Amino acid sequence: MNDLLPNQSPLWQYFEGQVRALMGRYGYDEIRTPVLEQTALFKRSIGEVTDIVEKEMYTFEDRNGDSLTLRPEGTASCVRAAMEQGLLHNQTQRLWYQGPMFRHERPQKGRYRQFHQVGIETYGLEGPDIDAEVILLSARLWQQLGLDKHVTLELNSLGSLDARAAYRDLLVAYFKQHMDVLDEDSLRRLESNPMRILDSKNPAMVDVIEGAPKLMDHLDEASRTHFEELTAILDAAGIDYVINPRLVRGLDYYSRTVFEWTTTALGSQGTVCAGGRYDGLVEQLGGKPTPAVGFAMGVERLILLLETLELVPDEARPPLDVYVLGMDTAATRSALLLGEQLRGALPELRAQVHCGGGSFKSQIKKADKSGARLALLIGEDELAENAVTVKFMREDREQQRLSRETLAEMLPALLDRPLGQA
RNA sequence: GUGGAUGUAGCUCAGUGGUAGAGCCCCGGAUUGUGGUUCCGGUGGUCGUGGGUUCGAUCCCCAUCAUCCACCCCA
Repeated sequence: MNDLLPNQSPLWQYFEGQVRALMGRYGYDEIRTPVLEQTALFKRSIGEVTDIVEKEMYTFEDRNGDSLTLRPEGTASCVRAAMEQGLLHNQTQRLWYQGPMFRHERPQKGRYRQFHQVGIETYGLEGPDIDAEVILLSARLWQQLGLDKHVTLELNSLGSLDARAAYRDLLVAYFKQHMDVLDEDSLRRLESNPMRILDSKNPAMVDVIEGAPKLMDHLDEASRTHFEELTAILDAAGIDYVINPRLVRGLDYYSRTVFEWTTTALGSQGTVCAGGRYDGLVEQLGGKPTPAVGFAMGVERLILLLETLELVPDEARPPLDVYVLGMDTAATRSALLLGEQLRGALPELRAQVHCGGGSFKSQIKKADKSGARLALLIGEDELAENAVTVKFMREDREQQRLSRETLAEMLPALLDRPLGQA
């Protein structure tokens, strides 16, 4: 698994902060569901024959003999919780979530066994307007993060569940006439998920795939107009997209709109956000028929992308304002008190007090390493005068000795930034 | 799940069948209370883990785990 170390966490906090603010701006509310669920929930929602359920879940028996699973994705839990808690009773919902997911795959860059997703789920809205909204929301996030020039939106429609099933049969019939050309993977998929054959990268199969019936030609009328309205809204909003008739998605519950945001900057794990409509899932899990749309994005991948493209703003890693140090034991005690006094007076001040002793010189080295803009020095003289020496660590400027009483009011000017209510 | 590569100090990496090194980092010093340069010195490693071959293995063999790349899958 993957540790998140101190030098990484500011970046995560930056990303999470952007997400949280964005969700608020669209009126989405956060939901937090458990990491553990009954195994059956995922089998019923994701699909028995998907890769996730067949070989990627962390499943075990608890002390009661119940089969539990670490969630491999967020949608199933979200639907379960919404149903159980009555959130779907004659009302619409716009929800978002965030947290770790678990899949037992072979790890590689951008793919981890414990990874994090941010997702949104909307319920009770069946029109293409909400499909458009979730896409617009994601597009705004890319724009806020500076990623908009680096991701591509791919769109497709799978049609209604009935149309999709009918098309699937058509496809199986077609490929069965060309079994000699299909590779091993595709033969397997013929049974498990025939639509994924369309996605194959095997050059030997290009012609067969090219000749296969097109999903778009077999959409039901309602799905067709739904899709047309969605693309019309995206056009009007100036969102670029590519219609990818081979975009299928791996989970069984999708219907109609599916989409994926991809990047070419991350190697083979290029999908950064993906989702779509899953109108049948709530009913399938025992609820009243409820239309639903959602997506999930991979936090590790997005953060990797921000780092690769050097899009992390400096504000994501704010440095210390001051490093307070005392020459000896008495001065250190005084430095701790000064730190408390300043934090009390200036809520936004970022101050670290030196602990652990050491020579004066080494303490100043620490002040330098800490990245603080100012060092506040307390030695015998300062102690005697009830003063503090302010040393400028990042600019060529004479140090000055100030009284402890006036220090708090002087600091905003010395640092050239407001520090909250004094 | 398949194929391949890697795993030696906190980091980046050398290295040898006879119980290991460099650079960076860290710590200390270059006289009295001042960093970012330089110089000197120092701390630090069960050589991923478990077996095996051998008088003896970090180096050879097997297994296992982890990471990375591709496939697969997906976020």
